This record gives sequence, structure tokens and C-alpha cells, in this order.
Amino acid sequence: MTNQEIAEILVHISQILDIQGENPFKIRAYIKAAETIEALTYQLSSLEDKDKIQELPGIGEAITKKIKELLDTGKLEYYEDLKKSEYAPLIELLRIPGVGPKHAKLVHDKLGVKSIEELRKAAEQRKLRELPGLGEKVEQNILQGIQQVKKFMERFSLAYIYPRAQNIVEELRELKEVKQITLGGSLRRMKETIGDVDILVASIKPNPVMDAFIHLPQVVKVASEGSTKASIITKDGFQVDLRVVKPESFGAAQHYFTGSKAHNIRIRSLGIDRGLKVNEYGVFKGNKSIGGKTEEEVFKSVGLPYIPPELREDQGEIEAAQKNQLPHLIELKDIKGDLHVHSEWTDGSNTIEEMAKAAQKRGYQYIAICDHSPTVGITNGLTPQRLKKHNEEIDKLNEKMSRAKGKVNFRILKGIEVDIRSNGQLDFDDEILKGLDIVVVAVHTKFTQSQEEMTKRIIQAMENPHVDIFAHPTGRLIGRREAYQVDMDKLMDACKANGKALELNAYPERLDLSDLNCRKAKEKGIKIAISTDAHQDGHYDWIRFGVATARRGWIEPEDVINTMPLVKLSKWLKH
DNA sequence: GCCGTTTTCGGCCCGACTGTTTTCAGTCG
Repeated sequence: MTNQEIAEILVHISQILDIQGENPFKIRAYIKAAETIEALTYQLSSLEDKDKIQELPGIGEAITKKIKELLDTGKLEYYEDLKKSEYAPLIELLRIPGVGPKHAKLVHDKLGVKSIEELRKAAEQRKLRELPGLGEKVEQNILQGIQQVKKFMERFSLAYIYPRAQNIVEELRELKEVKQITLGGSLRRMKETIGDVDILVASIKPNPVMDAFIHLPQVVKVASEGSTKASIITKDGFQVDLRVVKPESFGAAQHYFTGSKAHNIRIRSLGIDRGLKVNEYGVFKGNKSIGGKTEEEVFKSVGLPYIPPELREDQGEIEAAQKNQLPHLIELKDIKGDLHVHSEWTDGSNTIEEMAKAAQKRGYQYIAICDHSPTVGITNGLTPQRLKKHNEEIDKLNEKMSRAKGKVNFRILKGIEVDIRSNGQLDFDDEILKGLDIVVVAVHTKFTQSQEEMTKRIIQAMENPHVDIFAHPTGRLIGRREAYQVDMDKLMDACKANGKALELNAYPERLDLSDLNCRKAKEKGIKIAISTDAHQDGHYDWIRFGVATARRGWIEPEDVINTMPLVKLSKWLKH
């Protein structure tokens, strides 16, 4: 049983208990345990000593016992019993925005509602408005909420949301009443998928800001509207929440609205230990504010150094901060070049020269043109003959570009993205690979192999001495295709043993390695290449999302090979 | 259900908005 499956069961348990009206702290304990498990970089099933489970934060004796039972038997009696509860089917009602555990229980107890469909019927028959505490408005909202169920389940890719959210920020920034403005939430933490957008504004006059916000051209619906807080739905289908606070509270609010929730709870608890109350308005000793203008003040008040947003998941960042052992995270400016770039020779849209010039313009010292090998048929993969010509063109360009500037300050590396065939063999023989500056390998076919076959296939490729980097290591496409089955531990061990680097592919729908796998790779001492897999020059910008994902994975500049200047990188490639 | 440099019992983060109510419960983040 996978961590994901265990976490899902724990969440279901918490939801059923919630509807039953259990102790809220017990409910939160299950959610916390599920979050901890989801964020692990290894599978609980692979643990030799299952007693170690209880050492995980938020997991105690009772939940450890339940997890052990799940791992041993594939089932959990406690959960099976809960599922027999009359309230168990109601957890689907919780997917409706505006419906929580109390309303779910109410409609069940009074009207016998057991499904979204039955709830819709009851609402249409105007039965909900008769219930205590409910009214006409709630009935309408529930009907609307039912229509939005699917939409609200959806999460958007970081790259889809990011520019659209930035647009809104820039439009609001124009207002003279806006003193400061920032993104918050999972978008500021740069998670790979985003549920909704949070925007925070500092202003002493909230009214004009709120008004401008709900009248933005993107707005199709105003979901809620108060004096300092409002929510809209955009025509692009996502929700944006705006909060306006006074400038003296901006840092505290920024911290609060960046989250994550788990991180905030920890910070507030640290505050309580020091006799402080931390909320979105500041840090308070009694009624007196002792900080909140900046995020640094908030952290300082609870005895911590500044923690970058990407780390704020309560996954060890607070402990690291307490010991002054936070990582010095990689930044965009550390990137010296791109090691996985395509050209029109295969499925890219620009010439090699165009790709090179665009990279040079960005201040890069090098790119590696890694077009496809023949097996990836639809991309017009390079045959050995075409590869030879391809390389000759790169030689000429390198000469031309160095002459033009009078000195060598930019270099195009001769690379290839070689397909790893289903039997583990590479698409080119060693004689050809030997003549290249850099060899990137990847899986493009037969994703359905068993974990054993796939792991063997990849490790065999890793053992080839000419190979440098393993690209998009799990093959996942976010929201579209699951990762193929591969034993990550064995793969990484082989990678380490053979001195290869793993790619963090910055293509927005890949972000592969994921943040968690980056952290795992770092723990194992494996080098990372953050590459865009650019198929046109505009794709170079995606490096932003690659670096952000690396930061979420605690990656530092020295963990990444394309932070090296050209000379050092060339040495690494020859090692 | 979890947790402990005040604690193995008694706490557990905090506030805005909505709608149904005349002071608050439910939901959300």
C-alpha cells in the first residue's frame, strides 16, 4: 500500500468523524498525520522497522497501529467499521463549496439525504430552507455549489496561474491607494498546482481597492465581498481572494496568507510558548503590537530567522531554522546555462543559432542542444548521419559566435536526448555518444512496463559511461499522466553510484523531478540539472518554475550542475 | 489523537464573511 493510499484513508476517517461530530482536535490529528505521510520522500511500506512510523511528527501510538495494520493486511478494521456508519456516504457532500460537516449531518438527519444528487433534489424541492439555521439563500448557494463541485476540485498548473495572477497584481498596483501588494498562498510557495490565488494589499483606504478588485475585467462572479476581504471567480475559471490590511500589518498578513496552514499553526504555537499572539495583524504581547510590518519581524518575534516561502510546509523548516541550519536556496541568478534544449532539427521551433542567441541574451554562458534520437519517431529524431551534420553546424556557430565577440564567452554544447529503449539499450551506440559533449537519456516509450522492468531498463542506461543526465525521471505529466512505475530508491542509488545527474525538467507540466524527489536526491547526494527542455526560445523563461521547484526541494546552488561556470561544468561532464 | 525545558492531563491558531439570527453557528482559509 502506497503512502498516497494510506493518507487518503486517514483523510476519509477524519471526514467521517467530522460529520459524526467528533472532537475537532482528533479530526485534525488525522489530517495532520495524512499530510505528514503524503510529504515523505520514501514509502512507509519500504521501512524495515515499522516502529519508526511513530517517530514521525503528528503520528502517535494509535495512528501508528492503524498504519501498521494497513501495511500488513491491506485493510483497517476501524476504517471498515466507520464506513458502515450511516454518515460515511456523506463525505462526498463536503466537496460542495459552502457545505461542511454540520450541514451534511443536518440534511441527512432531517431529510435522509445521502448523496450530492439527493441533496440537489431536496434543494430544488425547496426543502432545505425549512431546516433550522438554513434559509432560502443557503439553499440557492448549495445549488450553485453543486454545479461548481467539479470545478473546485480542479487544481491549475503553476504556469497557467502564475502569469494570470501577475496580471491582476499589476492592474491593482496601478491604484494610488495600494501601498504594497503581493501574491500569497500556494502560488507564493510555488507549489506545482494551485487551487486558488491569494492577493494581499497594504492600504489605509481599503474601499477603493476592494471596489476596483470586484470590477476587474476578468471577473465573472463575485463570490463574497466584505470591507477588507473579497473573492472573485475569473473568466479563466479560478478563484482569487483579496485581502486588504494596514501597512503596519503587511508583514504579518503576508506571512499569514502565504501559509501553509500547517506552518502557520506551528508559528503561532511558538508564539504562545513566548506569551505572544500571532495573527494576520501582527505579533501581540497582550494588546500591544510588537511587530508585523515585515515578515522578518514575525519570524524574529518567535526566535527564528527568515524562512523562504517555498519551505513553509512544516516539513522540517522550523526545526532547521531553530538550529540555524536552513539551506541557502538556489536562486534564478545562479543558473549559468540550460542543458536540455531542442531545435528545429527535431521537434523544436527555432534554429540552433536562434536558441543560442536567445540564451546568450539572457546572460547564459552555455546551452546544450539535445535533440531527439531516431526512436522518438514523431519528433523527426536525428539519424547518425543527420547528427553528424547537426554537430558540424554547432561547431561553425561556436566559431562564429566567439569570433563575433572577440572572445569565447558563450558555448553551444553538442548534446543529444537519447531514448532508452524498452530493453534498456540506448538509441545510439557508444562510438557516437563518445563524440558528444553531453548525453541526456530519457524514457519516451512503453510507460506501462512493470516497476521491475522499468527500474532495470533505466539503471542499465545509467551504467553507460557516456551518459551524463537522466531527463524527466518519472515521466509524469501533471494532471494528464501518472508517473511510470519505477523504484526511485534503486534508481537514485544507481545514479549516485555511476556519478550521473538527475534532471529537474522545468517544463510546466512536467516539473520532474518533483519537489519531494529533489529533496530525496539531495539527501542521497545526487547532483541535479535544472533544464527547461525548451522547444522554442520563449520556453527559457520556464526556468523560473524549475528553480522554484528546486527551492521547494531544499536545493542549494552547489547541488545543481548548471550553476557551474562553463569551464567547471566541462570538467564535470568529463569526469 | 497528539504532545510535553511549566505538563502524562488538559490543552490544542485565529479571524473574516455569510446567513440566519437579534448574538451566533457554520464555513473557509
